[in-house]
This record gives sequence, structure tokens and C-alpha cells, in this order.
Amino acid sequence: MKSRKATSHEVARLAGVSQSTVSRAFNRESAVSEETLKRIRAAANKLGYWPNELARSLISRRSNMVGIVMGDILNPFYPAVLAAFTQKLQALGRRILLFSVAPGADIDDVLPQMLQYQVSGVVITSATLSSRMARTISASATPVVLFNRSIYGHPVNSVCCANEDGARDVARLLCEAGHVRFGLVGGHADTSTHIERRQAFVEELRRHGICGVVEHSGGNTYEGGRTAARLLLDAAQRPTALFCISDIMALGALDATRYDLKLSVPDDVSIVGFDDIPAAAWPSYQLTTVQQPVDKMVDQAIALLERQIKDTAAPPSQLHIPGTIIVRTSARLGPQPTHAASRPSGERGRKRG
Amino acid sequence: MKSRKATSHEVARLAGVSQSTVSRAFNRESAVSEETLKRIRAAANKLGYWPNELARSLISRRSNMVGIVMGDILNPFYPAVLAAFTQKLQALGRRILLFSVAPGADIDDVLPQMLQYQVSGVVITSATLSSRMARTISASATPVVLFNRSIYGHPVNSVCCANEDGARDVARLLCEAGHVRFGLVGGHADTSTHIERRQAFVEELRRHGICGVVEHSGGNTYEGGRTAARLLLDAAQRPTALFCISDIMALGALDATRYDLKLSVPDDVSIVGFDDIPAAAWPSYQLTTVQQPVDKMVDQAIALLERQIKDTAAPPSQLHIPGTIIVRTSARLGPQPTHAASRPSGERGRKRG
DNA sequence: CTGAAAGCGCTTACAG
DNA sequence: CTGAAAGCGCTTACAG
Repeated sequence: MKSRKATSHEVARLAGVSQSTVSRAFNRESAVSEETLKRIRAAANKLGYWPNELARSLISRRSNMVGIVMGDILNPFYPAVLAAFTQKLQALGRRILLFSVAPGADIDDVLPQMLQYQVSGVVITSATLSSRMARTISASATPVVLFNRSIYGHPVNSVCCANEDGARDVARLLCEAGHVRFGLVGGHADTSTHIERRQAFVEELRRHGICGVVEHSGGNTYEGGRTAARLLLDAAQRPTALFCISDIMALGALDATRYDLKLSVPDDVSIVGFDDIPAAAWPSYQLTTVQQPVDKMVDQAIALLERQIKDTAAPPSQLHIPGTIIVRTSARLGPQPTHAASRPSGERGRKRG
Repeated sequence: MKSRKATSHEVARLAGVSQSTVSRAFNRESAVSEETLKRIRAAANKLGYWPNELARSLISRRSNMVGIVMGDILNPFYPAVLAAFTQKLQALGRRILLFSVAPGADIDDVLPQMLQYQVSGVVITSATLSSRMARTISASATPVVLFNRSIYGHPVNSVCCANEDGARDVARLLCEAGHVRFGLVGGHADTSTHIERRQAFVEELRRHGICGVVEHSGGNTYEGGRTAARLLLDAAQRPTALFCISDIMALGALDATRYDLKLSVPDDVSIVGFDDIPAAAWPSYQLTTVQQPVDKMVDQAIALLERQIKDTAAPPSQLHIPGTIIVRTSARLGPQPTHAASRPSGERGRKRG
């Protein structure tokens, strides 16, 4: 009950071998004779022995831990991201040191903490990295990958959805349907996702001859999206199409349109989101949106990180993985091509290139 | 760029003091003279030195890490739980080692890993603990708290919502509204939450003279709840009230009722959930449910854990924190008392004791 | 207030 | 295949 944990020395004594042999039995069993291995296993079992990872990490200088900074776990897009990271990293034998920071806050405080634990690498999701910290990181030589964030002017790995392409497609399809008055519900103005999606959307509208877009921030929350939509749709010249920078805000916007303003979606107002969170597919919403390929993105992020862990000198990459427009019923879009593939799941939405 | 991390010895050399003094400067600065402290700080700064937590943990035998096992992060109830744990533990100066296990899977594999990292304590959320592992834990003398799970016959800390009381209230209010045909959408049959909520619900119905409840498992997912509801409501003797063991299933059930079966909620079918996830409050759902007091529960869980970390001999507690019925519009319930308090937030739901 | 020394529990050359 | 020894980077009595 009060038993202190057994050490390799105690196992060694019980098995009648040296401590180094016990250590080898747990690292490269091939280096230990069959017979000895058996005795050591029996002894270890009896004492409930497992190697102390702290000591192991200290001497071998690899902690095997990866730090993850989560910026916005309450946004329904991120649980799937976190689940993918934890599963895949666990499968690689890595442990996860989790830190959360308030949305919008930067990670200057938590980064030194991670480094003190000698993490092998760091994943930063949905958080702002100050350029001071970018320097701290490169000074510490700890591999880093940004997920859904990119940073200009610093050589840091990052994996994002192709935000520009997605937003441009949305703009084009809405224009082709004849919309001329647009509203945009934005996220945090200083995040790369907001900037990239907004920029590309506005530019594409301009290419179609449309110069005005009313904008409002929805702070990347349901309530924020709802409030923003209420404000945008209350105008005399009501927009007929709303592009929301993230799905969670789009759901709020959709509910505002239907329940607060008693308007019809998509007859009065078309609403498009970005992410493809689970609720977007529910029949109450049927949200047309740009799907982020979370699994692929996480795979790539881990690959970049592992590459740099293996070779610190590996040049950082900035990856942009294409998203896919999922056409559901929340928006009046341009004419649908007849060959539009229906989704494999039998779900109602259709993908569109 | 390739700089290996500085050690306390290097700082000591640069500052012209001994390594032990450097160590003291980072632990109890009061034990070091003002002047020396200044020199050490300057040196540390120059070298970018921070104490290696692994070494610190090893020698002082406290890792300061708490292991968290998340069983079901994709259920929208858990992001708030994880957020609360990470925030509050971070504020206490603890680090979080995160593990995830498939829903329903037991944690026999991950537990030894956490123990190898010498975690100060373990939080287990929404996962099954085999009795073998319960023994491993008590043998390792590592403090543990179960969150939203309890385990019979083992002295382990646990914090749950008062599942029985909540489910009983739901049953009573539905009976008082005159419902006589009931359906139950369950979760995983071997979890304490399922067992307790189901049991209390069925018992209370019996007290009201109702002996038959049709049941179906919804596996604690939206899709599962939707399918289960479709099956339950397809019967000749259609239930007029569905109790869903968790909100995420209730949302699926609600959509099934409205969109798959073209029935009205609550006129044809009343639906009640359990958890009060954010989506329950959205106007598309307006789900009547039992709210789990997540913040209070997490506070208590951390308190139990910290108590046992301080004093390994502290007797384990099993806590059941009362939930609150939030009355929205998804169910036809018994006559509402006129004094029912309206919710502070101005939200439509009403609390009910 | 400061330093020399022991030691946390391991891994890993180095001999044999 | 096995053991003795050095050392990872710290904390913490113990002297002075």
C-alpha cells in the first residue's frame, strides 16, 4: 500500500544479476541471454517494477514527450484535432504534455514550461506565437510545428488548410448564384486563419465586381456568430449571403437568421461556414462549408515534427492542404455541375472541387 | 541555433559561484544574497538557462505532473471538462500528461505509462478501470480520482453528478405530465453513468406504476442516438417520451424525431437529455436536460486529488454533486411551479429543483 | 550566505 | 553475455 516504487537495483538483487543487465533487459532484450531475461522478468513482475522514465529521459537526453498547446478547445473543431494528435502520437510511442491558453492569448508563458520538461517537440494549435517566442524556440533548437496558424518571416514548420483557395471558392460560388450583398463574420483579427480567409474572400468578390462587404467579428464562438449575424442582417440593405470564418459561428448565424430574425435559410439568406464540424451535417443545420482535412493535416504536422526531431537541421516547411467544399442546403450557390460526386457516406452533402 | 541547453554548472561558472548556489537561486531565492542573486540572474539570462525539470523531478521525487485519461473527447460534454482541468491544474503549477483511450476501452495499457513518468496523481475521465488496474494503482500508491465514473468495491476517489437524483427527477416530471409509454436511449452498458441513470429512471417509473420501458443503446454518439430513436419510435405503441442518457444522443434523437420520422417535439414526442452541453441551449434544439455542474465537479476532483497527494493515507471519498434540471421546450413535463426561477443569463431555460 | 558532496534511477561505453 | 563505473542535471542535508 505504501510501497515505494521498486528500482532496477532491487530487481537486480532479486534476480541475482547486475543493475546494468536489468537495464539492458528493458532496452535491448536481444543483448541478454534467454535464461537471464526470464529471471529478470520474474523479479520485475514480483516487485511491480517499471523503468523510471524520468531517469531514463535524463540520461538519454530524450524525453519522448511532445508538448501540445491548445488555443481553443471549446471550438467544436478542435476536439477532433486533439483526438487525432493524441492517438497518432501515442501510437508513435510519444507522450503528450498538454497546455491550454485562452483563445487569442499568446503562448509566451507556457513555452518555457514545456522547454523545461525537455520536450522532444512542440505542437502549437490555434494560438499566437510572438516573434520573441519564435526566437526563443529557435534558440532552444526544439522542433516546432504550428497547426492552423502560420507566421510570417520566421522559419517555422506549419500546416494549414488552404484557406485562400477555400474562401475563394466560396466567394465564386456565391457570386455565380447572383448574390451581390455580402456579410462576413470574422474571427480574431490577428490570426492567420482569419486574415487569409477574409482576404481571399474579399478579393474574389472584387474580381466579380463586388466591392462592399459588411463585416463583424464573431470571436469564434456560437454566441459571437449569432450576435454578429443579427447586426449584419439588421441593415436596411440586408446581405443575402453570409460567409462565416468558422462553422461554430455559422451555426450561431444560422440560428440568428431563423429564430431571431425569422428569416429563411437559404431563401432569404445564404450561410456558408468553414471547418465542417460534426454539427454542420446535422439536419437542423445542413451547413454548406469548407471541410478541413483534419486527419491529413495532423499526419503532415506529425511528419514535419518527427522529421525535425530526427534532423534538427531539416528546413522548415509551410504546408497548405486543400479543403473541400461540402454543399449542403444552407446556401444558394451557383449552378451545380451534374457530375458532382455525392458523398460516400450517403450523407446529403456533396463535395465540390 | 544548435546550442545545447545551458546547465546550472555553466551558469555557476559565468556568475563565479558554485552550482549549489545557482540551484538555490531558482528554488528559495531568500537563501541567496541579493548581490549574488543578481549575478546569477544575469548569467542565467545570458545563457538562456532554465532548470531542467526532469532532473529536478528525479532528485526531489515529485514530478509535478498530473496524468489525465480522457475517454471520450468527441462527446461535446468533455471539452469543457478538459478545459476546466487544464486551466485549474495549470494554475496550481501542475503539468498535464494527457492520454486518450477509445470510448469503452479500459485503461490498462496507459496506466503503466503514466506511472513510469512518476505522475503525482491521475485523473480518469469517462473510462473503465479494471479491478486489476485498481489494484495496480493502490499498489503504486499514486493518488487517483475518477471523474464521472465510480467503481464498486474499491477505495478510489470519485466525483460524479448525482446521477440517480437527476434521472429520478426526469422520470417524475414526465410521469406527472401524463406520459405512460417511455423509451430510453442508453450509453455503454458497463459504465456507472449509464447504470445509475438508467436504474433510477426505471425505478421511479415503477413507483408511478409504469413497468415497461423500451430501451436501445445509442453508444453515446449523435448518430447512435439518432438510430436508437428511429428504432424506438417506429414501434406500433410509440413512446411519447424519450430519456437519453447523454445530450449528444438526445440531439440525435431529436433530429430523428423531427426529420426522419416527421414527428413534432414535444407535441408527439418529449425528449430529455443529460449533461447540458452548449448545443442543448441552441434554439434549434432547446433541449430539456439535467445540467452537470462541471466547474464544481472539477474543483472537487482536484481537491480530492491534491488532498491525497499531500497525504497518501487520506481516505478516498465518493462525491455526488447535485445536478439541475434545465427546463427548455423539448419535453412536455408536469405542471410548472409558478415560482420557478428563471435563469440568470436571460436564456430561455428554467432551472428546477 | 556559500560550497563540497552525495545521490535520484537510470543508460551506455568499456572491459572482460 | 555480463559487470563496474561514469555521468545525465539537478536538490539538499551538512559544514563552515
